Amino acid sequence: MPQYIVQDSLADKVYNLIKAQILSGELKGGMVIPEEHLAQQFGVSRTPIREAIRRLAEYGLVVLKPRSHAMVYQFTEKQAHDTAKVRLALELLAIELLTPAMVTKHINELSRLAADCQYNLVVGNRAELFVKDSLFHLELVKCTENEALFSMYERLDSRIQLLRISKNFSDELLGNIIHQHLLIIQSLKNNDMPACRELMTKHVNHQM
Amino acid sequence: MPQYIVQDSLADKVYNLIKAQILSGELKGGMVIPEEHLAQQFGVSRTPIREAIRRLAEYGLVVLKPRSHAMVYQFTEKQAHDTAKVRLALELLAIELLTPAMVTKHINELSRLAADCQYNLVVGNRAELFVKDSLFHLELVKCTENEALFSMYERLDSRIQLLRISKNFSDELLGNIIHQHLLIIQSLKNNDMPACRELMTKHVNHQM
DNA sequence: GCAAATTTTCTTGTATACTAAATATGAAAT
DNA sequence: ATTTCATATTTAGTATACAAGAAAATTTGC
Repeated sequence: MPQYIVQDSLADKVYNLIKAQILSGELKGGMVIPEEHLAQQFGVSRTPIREAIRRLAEYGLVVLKPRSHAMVYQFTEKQAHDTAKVRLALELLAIELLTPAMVTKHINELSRLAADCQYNLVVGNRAELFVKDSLFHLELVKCTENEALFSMYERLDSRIQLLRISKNFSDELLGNIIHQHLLIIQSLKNNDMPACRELMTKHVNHQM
Repeated sequence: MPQYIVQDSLADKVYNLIKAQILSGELKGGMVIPEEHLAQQFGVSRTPIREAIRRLAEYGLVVLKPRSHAMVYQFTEKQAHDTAKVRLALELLAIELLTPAMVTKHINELSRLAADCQYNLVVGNRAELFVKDSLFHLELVKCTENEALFSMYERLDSRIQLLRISKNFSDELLGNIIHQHLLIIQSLKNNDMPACRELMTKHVNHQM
């Protein structure tokens, strides 16, 4: 039974391109993005653009005003705070669901991602650092093999990424945050779940 | 400043119609739904149908197979269980975030919805009972005024609704579940949050 | 000069037509 | 009869055209 490799549709590609532009700050919060404009920029028709924008809206990166226009999402302080609350709840659920076997299976990947974060901190590549940071947390959630949780977290993750770039963390704070990944990994290795919960709580709250 | 009343687009209407068909069981899990078929059924073109199906997929009620077809989502036992875990985590977060003032503000609406559930149980209208049950929990989450949490929970709610109709609860169990709403309300009135947490945990776990 | 109303322009919402991929059908070979 | 290959058919993906609503520009009245 051959495993067909389905190539991305234009809508998929465009979705990723626009998302990248938003998360890189090229498209800033509050900016209006007309479909035709994007269509010309990417050399495609409005149809795949519309689909991509709709999807971005579902992921909370874009806000739609019916019959009017699409706008890049802009956090208020409260919404940022609220998002962090949900994030913490989901990550704590993940920790609760983790078994030692799950940890063993994914610990190498987690360590690799944590190391990538530190590397990118050292070389000063924040964009890449944030990507790896997201991947670290996504991996942690993925460990639980709870699809419903993962897809929920994936959703939040888009917004968390948006949040990170708008926060302008100091190097020092960022160093602290990234270091906490190592502590979290250590607590997982020790199967010390109370410590892990506490570390994660600190970790998320530091970013609020 | 006038508050414009924007009427639903065809895509919105179709989205609601298809969603209703899925949640009523008219469209059963595993069924393939070709766009053209729905377009003819609703007397519109494929464009708004496509948008609606995409959205249903984002809400987890439909699964898309790229370049092939859309299918009504079908729970496995594990996925149902996993979903309940996430649900509980979000509802417990809601309870944690609730302040007495928030409770006071919404307690009447909560009571009304709980009563509606009981009424529909007595008259044997399960479809309506499930609608009110969902609304009860959505209202509870809405109390927290945490938009991020609410939109996450709203997402899960679609699937919880799908789950409920596939579960075929006994009248007795259902009576129990619905009665627990009253206990939850009472614990909120008493501002007894530990009790509320415990009741909610039982409430959700009874439905797994 | 300013405010309200009207017109114009721009943008989204929807239908339709076309393309290309996936599935179903049927014929040929074993 | 069964498998394999070629063909046909169906269906999703995309482009384009047009309709309708919202925003912007202009005109009109004071």
